[in-house]
Amino acid sequence: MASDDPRPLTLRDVSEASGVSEMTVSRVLRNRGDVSHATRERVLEAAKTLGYVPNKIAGALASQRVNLVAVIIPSLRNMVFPEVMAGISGVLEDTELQPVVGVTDYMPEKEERVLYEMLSWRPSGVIVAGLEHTEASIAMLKASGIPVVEIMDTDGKPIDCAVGISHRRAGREMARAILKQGYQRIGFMGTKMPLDHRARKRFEGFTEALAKEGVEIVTQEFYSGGSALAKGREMTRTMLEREPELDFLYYSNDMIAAGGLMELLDQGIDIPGQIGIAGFNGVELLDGLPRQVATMDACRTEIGTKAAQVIAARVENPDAEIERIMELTPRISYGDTLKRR
Amino acid sequence: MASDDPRPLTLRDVSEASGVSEMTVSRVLRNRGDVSHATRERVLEAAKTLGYVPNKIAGALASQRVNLVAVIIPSLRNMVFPEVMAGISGVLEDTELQPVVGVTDYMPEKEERVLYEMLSWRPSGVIVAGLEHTEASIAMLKASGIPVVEIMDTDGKPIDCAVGISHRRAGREMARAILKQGYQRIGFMGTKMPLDHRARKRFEGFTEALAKEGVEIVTQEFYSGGSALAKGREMTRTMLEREPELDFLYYSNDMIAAGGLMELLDQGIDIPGQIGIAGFNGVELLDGLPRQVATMDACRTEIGTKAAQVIAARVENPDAEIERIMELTPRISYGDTLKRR
DNA sequence: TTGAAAGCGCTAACAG
DNA sequence: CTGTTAGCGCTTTCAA
Repeated sequence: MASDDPRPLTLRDVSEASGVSEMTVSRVLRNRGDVSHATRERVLEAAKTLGYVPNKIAGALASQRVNLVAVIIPSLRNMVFPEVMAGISGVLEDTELQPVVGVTDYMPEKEERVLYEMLSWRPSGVIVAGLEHTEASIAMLKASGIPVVEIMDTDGKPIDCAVGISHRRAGREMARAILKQGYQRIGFMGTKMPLDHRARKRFEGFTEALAKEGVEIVTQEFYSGGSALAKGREMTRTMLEREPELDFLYYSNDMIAAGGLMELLDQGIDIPGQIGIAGFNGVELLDGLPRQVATMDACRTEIGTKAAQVIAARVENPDAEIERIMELTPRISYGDTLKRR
Repeated sequence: MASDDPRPLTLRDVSEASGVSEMTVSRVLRNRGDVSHATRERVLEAAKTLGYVPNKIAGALASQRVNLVAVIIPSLRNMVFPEVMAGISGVLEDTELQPVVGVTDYMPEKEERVLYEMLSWRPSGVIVAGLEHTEASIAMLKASGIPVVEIMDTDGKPIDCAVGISHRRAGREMARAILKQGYQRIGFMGTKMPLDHRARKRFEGFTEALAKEGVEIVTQEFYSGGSALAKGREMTRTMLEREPELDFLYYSNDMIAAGGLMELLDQGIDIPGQIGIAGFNGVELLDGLPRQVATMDACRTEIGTKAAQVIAARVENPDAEIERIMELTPRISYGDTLKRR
């Protein structure tokens, strides 16, 4: 609370205070059409002293334009998504568009609800993580008639268009890199994946590429919830007790890989001589660790940037041709934990 | 893109498809007022098959109610804020209200812009980080006539009400705890603080409490940007080269403290015997480190929860009495790096 | 360069 | 229980 006047200011108030028609006030406030310098100043003055804040609800209804872009992601706690957001915001800041975030917690039904909620504000575009959605979600997106960019993943069929990396390929490439260094007895650790399709696809690609060389994962371990660092530690300990012969540990994300690194160092294990490790994501956060953990860049910021550019371009020119799948190329960073000397 | 029909569906379409008046359709879709079971079913059926998504823009304009809560925070990359968000979302999910996030990047002018932008959607309430705002921002918030909760900090005068902790007191308490363990030659590391008022207040409280015991910080170091872990490491190294006699390092956040820990361990320094360390925030993330770093809980989730509850309560009952300042109590966690045995 | 009229799609308020 | 009427605050369109 604050002001005693319960009624927010309207264009009419500014109109009356400045002695200029509502229409002209509207023009001034939106920088549209020609308005004489004098009138312009008078309006601006009045708006400022009154403290007028335009009502976008009314504006949007009248103009049938809403400069919002719905961005729907699984979580904000996973460092990946704030970085994607940063990419998106960076681009949209130079346009009229504004991102609005919705979080799904990796739950398809929640995604559906959030989507419904956001679409009911009639945004100019949608950026949504992943290619897997409920039927209803897909139907809504199709019916919305606005540009839809599915991000992060390109292994599948986009509703409209997609910007991301192939996680299957990422898994395969990591597998090849590991084998190439001569590692053979490989363990895998990751999240419980029923709903994290990208982690699942990486895993599939990984095992597939191993299989091609006649190698099978020796053992695996999954977690959910808790501190990723601590979980990485625990799982690593458990796994090594069970399978002391392991010579490589592949982690589905960098945080658990960091935990694993801690555990291995504690145990005095030679990295990468006795055991090599690798994670996924390329999070900058890990830079200060005792070893630079091998990882693979997920192109997070770039995905955000590209997705936002696509939306902005389509809003500008709805009839432009569209590229259905934009696949970026993640790079392996070998760090100090994958290269056997 | 998707559908060929450029015109989104309206209530009228559902009305026609179901043979029920727009008004009744509206009632069904909002679960308001009594509608016979039969009509209800017919409407729902029609809405579903058509794939109707209500237009909240129009709804909000007509009803003069917007179930949005603007949440304005400095950054999403600082783990603290996603956790606050989680607290907020948790509470708002049980209400009609929905959080909408705006990010300021710690810049007052950007905060002003974001605020203006968000207020123009006429939200039902505002949750904004910090007590320091531009004059214009304060004026806007006061004039908005909606509940405003300033979060994270209670050292100052809230516009409407505040939920947070006293960072000054937090700094003081950490100083006392450190002195009590017999540490005397203390170094400080943190972000460059011109715009991070909470870090600044902690620092002030810290030095103040030291001063009261006749102790002064031996040396200090500030950083900005980059990987916090790596920066913590670097600064620690630099600082120890400069002042080898230090016996305690106080870091303004847990990530740089973790980096410092890495460096100290690397150097084979006895923690907490030779040098003790402490950070701030209580981020769960650190659980798997080789030592549990001493820290102080910033009550992040709780702040989010409480702030959302306040907004929800005020939206329910605008005339309820308000508690201006809700100060939570952070607890020191000693971990393994502050207790001298 | 300015103004007047007519809605945007929905809901409050009131009748029936 | 259902329908009718009259806007919400702004912008589009057209006229002056």
